[in-house]
Amino acid sequence: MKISSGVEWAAHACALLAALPPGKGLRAEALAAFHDLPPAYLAKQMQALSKAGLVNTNRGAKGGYRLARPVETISMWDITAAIDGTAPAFRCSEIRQAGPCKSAPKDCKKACPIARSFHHAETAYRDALKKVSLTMICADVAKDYTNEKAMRFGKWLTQEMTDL
Amino acid sequence: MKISSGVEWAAHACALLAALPPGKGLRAEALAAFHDLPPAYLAKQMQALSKAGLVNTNRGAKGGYRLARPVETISMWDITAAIDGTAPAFRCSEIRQAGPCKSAPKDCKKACPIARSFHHAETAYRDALKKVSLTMICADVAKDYTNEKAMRFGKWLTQEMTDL
DNA sequence: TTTTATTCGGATAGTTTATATCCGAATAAA
DNA sequence: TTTATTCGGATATAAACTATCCGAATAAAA
Repeated sequence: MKISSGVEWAAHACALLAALPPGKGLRAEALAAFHDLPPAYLAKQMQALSKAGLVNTNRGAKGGYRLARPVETISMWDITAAIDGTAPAFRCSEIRQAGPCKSAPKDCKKACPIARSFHHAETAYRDALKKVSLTMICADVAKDYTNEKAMRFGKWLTQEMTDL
Repeated sequence: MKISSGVEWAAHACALLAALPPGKGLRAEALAAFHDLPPAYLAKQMQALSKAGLVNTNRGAKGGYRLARPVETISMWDITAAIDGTAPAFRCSEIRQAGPCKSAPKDCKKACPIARSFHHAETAYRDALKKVSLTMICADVAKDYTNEKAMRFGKWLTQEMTDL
């Protein structure tokens, strides 16, 4: 089981967008350059975020991305769902309906106990992610920033951000 | 993110072994036949379970598998860990250490907030699986068995099980 | 001792998913 | 009209998962 690195990158990109002043945006290329990521691939993730309604975009000259909703309403689960989708990680293949002692389809309306266990665990996983908003992420990041680093970050941001 | 079907099959195989009377076992081929699974591939999963100490095996004629520990001490997490491993699904690639505002390695001893969120969610996931034992799975399966089906199952079992 | 039946472990091949890039079309500002 | 940008699809590459096969080890039975 592995979470795609696209999710990780999208989360970092959103955290970066969360630091923007209102009315400002960042180009896909700037977003990628900030963490030295492959521009074309991050662009794909940004498109997924856009499709999911987490970010807004402007095309053309002076275009770019910005968060579509207030920072506190965007959770880690929102980002995960936008990139990886919402399909459960555990897919029951109903093997109880095969073999010499198979169950009839009509007796399989309820998920089997094994599938239920995993679905229950996944719900716990998702609920934990839903409780973490971008606001908390940003607060935690800022807490570890030195003064010098905050300065460098601010300088980069004002240099790269565009009016939207 | 996807859980390999090997985990699902191993869980079903363990549930089947849990139904055996003490001192009895099932051959890999019988285990596969019960759910109509590819024998060679399930055999691989059984080897993993054996390596993890969840099942004991006997080679040679009249060989087979049996649970290595009391049913109530084997959890869904034990099985998942045996097949899929214990590596976290979220692997932080430390992109905060790259790019124009990168952090120095000495400032990255603590995991970044994004990685921490996912690790926390994964812990919730694992804890949920640890709480589900094979005993519970078997009880739930038995609850949905009709009398006729229990008979057929018993017949198959006595026919296939071997002395260990 | 030989035969037979079984698991074990490694090698390997096919399939699917994830990672990554590229390019033309659409869009909007200059 | 030019320029800069995102969008969407096509495509290529890499990794993980699914699946099979075979020889070696093992142990019971003949």
